[in-house]
Amino acid sequence: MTKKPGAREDALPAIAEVFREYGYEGASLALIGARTGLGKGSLYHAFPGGKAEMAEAVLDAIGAWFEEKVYAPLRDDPDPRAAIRLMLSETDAYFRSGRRACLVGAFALTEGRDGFADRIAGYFRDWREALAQALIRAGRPAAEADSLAEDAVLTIQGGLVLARALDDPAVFGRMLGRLDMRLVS
Amino acid sequence: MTKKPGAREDALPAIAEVFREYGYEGASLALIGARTGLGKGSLYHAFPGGKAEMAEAVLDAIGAWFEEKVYAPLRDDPDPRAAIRLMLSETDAYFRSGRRACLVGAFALTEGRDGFADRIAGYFRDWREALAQALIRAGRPAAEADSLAEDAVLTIQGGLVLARALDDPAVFGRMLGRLDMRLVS
DNA sequence: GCTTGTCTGTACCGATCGGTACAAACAGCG
DNA sequence: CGCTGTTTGTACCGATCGGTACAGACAAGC
Repeated sequence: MTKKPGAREDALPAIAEVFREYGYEGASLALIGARTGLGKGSLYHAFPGGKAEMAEAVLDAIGAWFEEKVYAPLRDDPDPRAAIRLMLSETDAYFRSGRRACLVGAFALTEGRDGFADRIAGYFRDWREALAQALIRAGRPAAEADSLAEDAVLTIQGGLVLARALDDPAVFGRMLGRLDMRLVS
Repeated sequence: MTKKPGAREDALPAIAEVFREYGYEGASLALIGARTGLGKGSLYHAFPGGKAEMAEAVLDAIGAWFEEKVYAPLRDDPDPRAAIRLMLSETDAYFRSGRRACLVGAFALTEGRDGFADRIAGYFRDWREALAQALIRAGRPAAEADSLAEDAVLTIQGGLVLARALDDPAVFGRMLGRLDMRLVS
């Protein structure tokens, strides 16, 4: 009885990248196998549920990363303005200054079915609410904070779409600059 | 020698809807056939280039629609503020107040290859530039107009993503309201 | 050494993919 | 009516899809 090491966790980043680039439908098992270096045997051993389970695991990992690195500071950091600045810089780093697509956004646009919808909605809802909380703690009125938070989350998504559509990562950087002015003036 | 009627044009809206909902990869010919009511024979007669030609035709049709209904007024309407308001209302109607996804945005996130990239980039570039021109004509400084226009285009895309992700069309309406304030204060 | 259970490569499955071939059905024109 | 060319349904193609079966390779415990 050998233990199962983090083979699953090791493969996740590569799998995520394939989903990111090709979307759920476009990410074939052949592609995933090639990028992870894993054969079908290993893949289905680590993810018995197949492609759907891989997507769920990837979405969970992304959600956990943002929860830890972004949402938690927004909620708990004693300096809310610093937490918002951290959010902007972590976002810039995570999306490689606009060169990387947002998997959650891509899934949101195409998929309708599956249990993915809940995770996707949760990801954005958590972000919006954590940011609104930080804005309130920074002294903004509640209504303004809600509006500002929703605008920020949606603006980041739009920045990713436009940067990729125009094939111009600078769009993403300019958008973050404007967000910084709006959020922590 | 019977003439070829607008069979191609007739089928385009239905095809566009399939691409919108399922993405390029997810839109199978079986699905397209079912939604258009056309068999493979008719489909390949109207679009000899197959799925790729269908996608190109759909993108061209969308581009032409926005050019006529939105970009041209932004550039030419003697009242630029009215043209911007028209843009917002046409956008709201076109995307069914957030219930409809943006095909161009969806393609932008997944595809990298193909000749689609040019059309996709052109669609957003034209929008951004036409809006910037209207803002300048409305009295904004050039730099501010460019920044505002890019922000507006990207915000609309983000609004579509978030509205769909949260399954809450109201997000789209709130976003348009904020845009109205920013653009035509 | 052998056993036991975890891994993994390979062959294979039915279904479906996008695309082609082609023969009927059809409309206009004489 | 034939004739001509367009439009369509249907059968079919090889390739690939996601997924399964399973026999070996492997590591740990005895």
